[in-house]
Amino acid sequence: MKYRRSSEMEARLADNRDRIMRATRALIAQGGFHEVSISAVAESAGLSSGSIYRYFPSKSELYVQALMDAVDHEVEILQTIVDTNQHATDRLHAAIHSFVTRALEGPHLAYAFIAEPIDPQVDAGRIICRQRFGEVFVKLLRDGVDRGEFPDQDVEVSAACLVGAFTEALVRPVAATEKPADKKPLVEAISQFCFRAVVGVSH
Amino acid sequence: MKYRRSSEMEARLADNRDRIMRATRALIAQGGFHEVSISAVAESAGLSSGSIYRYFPSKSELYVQALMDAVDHEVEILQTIVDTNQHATDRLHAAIHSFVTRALEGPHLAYAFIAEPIDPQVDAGRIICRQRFGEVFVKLLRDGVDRGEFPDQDVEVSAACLVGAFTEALVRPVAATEKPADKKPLVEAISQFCFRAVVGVSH
Amino acid sequence: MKYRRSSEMEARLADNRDRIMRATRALIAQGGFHEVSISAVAESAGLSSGSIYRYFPSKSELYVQALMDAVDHEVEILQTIVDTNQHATDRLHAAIHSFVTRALEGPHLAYAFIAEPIDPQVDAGRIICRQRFGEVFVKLLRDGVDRGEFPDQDVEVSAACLVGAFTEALVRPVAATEKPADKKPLVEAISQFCFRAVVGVSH
Amino acid sequence: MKYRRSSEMEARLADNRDRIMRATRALIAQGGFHEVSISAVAESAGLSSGSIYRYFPSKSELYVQALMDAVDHEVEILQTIVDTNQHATDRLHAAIHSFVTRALEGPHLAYAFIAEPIDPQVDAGRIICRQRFGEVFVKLLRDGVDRGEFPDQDVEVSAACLVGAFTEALVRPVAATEKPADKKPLVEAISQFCFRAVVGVSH
DNA sequence: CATGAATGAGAATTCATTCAT
DNA sequence: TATGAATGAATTCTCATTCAT
Repeated sequence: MKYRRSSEMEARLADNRDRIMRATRALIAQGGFHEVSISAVAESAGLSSGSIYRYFPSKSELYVQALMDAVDHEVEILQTIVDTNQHATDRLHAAIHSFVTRALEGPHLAYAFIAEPIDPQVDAGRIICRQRFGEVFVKLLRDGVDRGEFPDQDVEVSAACLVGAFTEALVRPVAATEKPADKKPLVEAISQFCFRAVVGVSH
Repeated sequence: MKYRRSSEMEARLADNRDRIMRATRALIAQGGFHEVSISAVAESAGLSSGSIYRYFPSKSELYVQALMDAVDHEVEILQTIVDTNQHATDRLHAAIHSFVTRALEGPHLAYAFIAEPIDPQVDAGRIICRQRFGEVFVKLLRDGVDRGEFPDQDVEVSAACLVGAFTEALVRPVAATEKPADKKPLVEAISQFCFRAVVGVSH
Repeated sequence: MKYRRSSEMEARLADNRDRIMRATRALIAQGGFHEVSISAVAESAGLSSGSIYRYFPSKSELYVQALMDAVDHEVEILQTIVDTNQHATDRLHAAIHSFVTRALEGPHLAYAFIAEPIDPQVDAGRIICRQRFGEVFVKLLRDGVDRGEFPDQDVEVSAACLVGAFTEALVRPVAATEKPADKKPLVEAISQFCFRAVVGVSH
Repeated sequence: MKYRRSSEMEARLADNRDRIMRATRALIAQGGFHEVSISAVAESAGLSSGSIYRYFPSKSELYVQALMDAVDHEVEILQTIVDTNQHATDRLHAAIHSFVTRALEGPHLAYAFIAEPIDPQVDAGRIICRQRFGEVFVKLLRDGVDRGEFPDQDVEVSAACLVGAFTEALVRPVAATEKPADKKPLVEAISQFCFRAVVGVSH
């Protein structure tokens, strides 16, 4: 007679997986991929290293999942903005602002998805992440071009460049030892740049 | 009691250092940071691994130096373009084209300087590299704004975003398994994006 | 205070133990000792890994028991042959044929009992297994020598050598990647060899 | 200017490789494959674990090499016996005696080459080892059959069975806790068995 | 100065065994 | 009694760095 898995246990399982993910994200945010050793994750999650493997088949998979989850969340937020009924220019402005502002909060994590190839599996995950981000903007750009709000352009490349330019918002704070007290001017300047790049005129 | 180094010996030392640098750059260009093991560099440079340490105190330092050198070279090329007497718009266009085109040739190498944190020391080197690239564009942008060719903007941030957008030209080919047969359209689209971002209108 | 075990419960216990044994044998037969992980056995038996430990104190014990059971079965078959009233030569021939043919069916399983030391406990079990096989042949050989059908010989050693020679029938197919289409010639040649070794002339 | 590798250093290198091999053989002889962990080998050889990898690319390769070396040595000895001008029967007798006697000295080591599959690479090595032993006897048997000294038989299978029967000489002492004071009767009995198996009559 | 053998601290992964539920 | 999540020791292999020759 099999014992029914109590909902309590299910909760613990889900909780553990969650703790592992959170620990992974936290470590990436702290110091990048290098901080993410299985034992570091385990300790940070309050589990043994062996237990990590009950939830993730390999370190690569864990890393990819962490990226995916983070990206999913960001993409969802962008999607919400893009799916409104406003003018394309306004949506673009809002999306850029949101992305850049949020990215500045956890620069390492968002940054991780453009990093140097580490592993074929991780790489494959990264390509997918980039595509997801790209797709949101591609859709918005195409919409704007169709409505005549944006000049004609290769929307795929533009979307990629947007993401590329955004990363600067991530890379700079990551690199800079001093943290800027006020991020608003930076956000604003980046937004202006991107807006101009797409629309051809300032907002 | 110090003996005066013979110029012959100095030449050999300089030659060895050069060979190590070239080997390092070549390895980064081939396969990224992962290919750069001390022994691989040593073999490629025709020296022993122990000898590397006579010229560089650590692997990090070697890596940073290699990036610096590569960046110096690129910056020099950009500088030449920026220092001409043409219109700022033309110089901008030329600089963008040059940068993107060259980056596409050795994606790994140019890419390496924005890659994920590997090591605090390497990171510090990367900041400097980014600044150098940035400075060239800052100068050009300021010039353009002063002449009234470009709209007013935070030239520091714009320069950084340019570099960030360029990155996409590097990251995409590195990530993508299939190599695009013709890079011209990609270069052109990126150039358009960047030009618009700075100037506010298409070229 | 001990409660008397209901016969129903006893039946279930016996059933579980049996299922575990069968699963273990099946796994050994499939891929050798390497396939026998507690969790693999548990899954194959439809139980949890923890439950295995209610029936067997350790993996070694389980493995030994599985070998014992398998050997018991084979020994029983040989015993039946040996206990008939035929000439010793005929019984020898039949026993050899039976042993080799059966061994070729499940080479991994029969093979396991001569395999490399894995564990002192398993090793001890193996000694017993070998002795059991040996005893059947010892009895037959002694009988044949007594009747004057076989030449005088150290029957203990001869029995051991027989088993040793048989193992070749097991080891070869296990080692060889290509499976022989027709096993009959092999069985026949092995039988001839063994028969000659005991009887001194061909059958 | 490259420094010439001193013959002293060459000697040390060869010595190290040798020490590793000896340590490996000793460990196999002591307790089988299981005792052969890289760290155990390293410690036993008086080196660091990392150093093992300067001489052997992997544990499998090390193990295979150890087997090969041991087998080569044994095969050479057998070859010498087989290549003499005596009668096939005499050579057979001598070869059997030699093999069995020597095997009894280091039962685990010689035994290791028939062990259960551990690893495809090791397995491949084992097949080759078995073939080498087999070939020596095949040659001798064929010679004997051609001369009419031995009855007609499948020499390939007979050779394999011989080796199989020999292994018993290894397995028994390995298994038995008590070491027989006098090995001569055992050697003699095994020889008799094998001789009869091939020749059809006692020696 | 140059060499490259040696070091040894990690890192990822596996799995028998335990024990709270 | 049955479960299976959790443990954690053990193992193989890598590579920056050192140092005797």
